[in-house]
Amino acid sequence: MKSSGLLNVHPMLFDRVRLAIMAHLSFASGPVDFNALLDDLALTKGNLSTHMKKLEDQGLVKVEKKFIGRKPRTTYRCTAKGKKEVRNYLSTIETVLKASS
Amino acid sequence: MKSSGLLNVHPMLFDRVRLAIMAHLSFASGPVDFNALLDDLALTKGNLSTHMKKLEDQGLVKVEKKFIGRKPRTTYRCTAKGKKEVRNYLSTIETVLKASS
DNA sequence: TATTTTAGTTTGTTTCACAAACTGGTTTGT
DNA sequence: ACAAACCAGTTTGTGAAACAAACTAAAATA
Repeated sequence: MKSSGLLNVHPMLFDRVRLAIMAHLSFASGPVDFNALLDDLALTKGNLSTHMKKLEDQGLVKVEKKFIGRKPRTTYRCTAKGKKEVRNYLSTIETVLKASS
Repeated sequence: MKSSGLLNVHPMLFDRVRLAIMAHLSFASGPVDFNALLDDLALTKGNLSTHMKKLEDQGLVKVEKKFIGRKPRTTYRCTAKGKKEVRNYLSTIETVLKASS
């Protein structure tokens, strides 16, 4: 039994904050605000900002920036790839760990 | 919905290598050799050694060192706490992510 | 006796999560 | 009108952590 399927899981998801972000985004039907995530996950702005950039760089998330009136607003969506990776994460973890209960 | 249950998951398990190690150990009925892990997980010795020490420090794993004939042998077992944390990991992930499929 | 092999540990480098400090602009107070 | 406080996020510096290379120590082998 060489090297379990864990190695095939997307590395970005092996961080609790990013996994929580992805869970949030794939749960939501529409786009989610930067500030909503900030509040729900209780992070600092800088921390959230850098995590989002990484997720974006990997194509797991898509960013949308626009102005609402005179205020800037940043929202995020989970991409199809993002959803795929989340599903893969879950199914891999299940098969690897359920054997070992 | 404030801060998901992900924050209650043991931090040690949020590393793919350590999760793979814990899966291995909780799957095995008996103790597992250092070298068996080394081979199965395709790690360097140093890397495995430090991971095992951390798991040991957290009480997730118990180390046993003895001599087989004149050769040293190090083996590891998953502790009860270790098994508990692995179960908690899996169930938390499931509830957090299954909602969001 | 010297050399190789086995078993693991220690050390140094690099990567990464995080928060403090910053940028750019808006609203409020006086 | 001008300043102070505030909002929305980004950039930067630091401390921790993953990793592999180098090392230690002893045993087998030639």
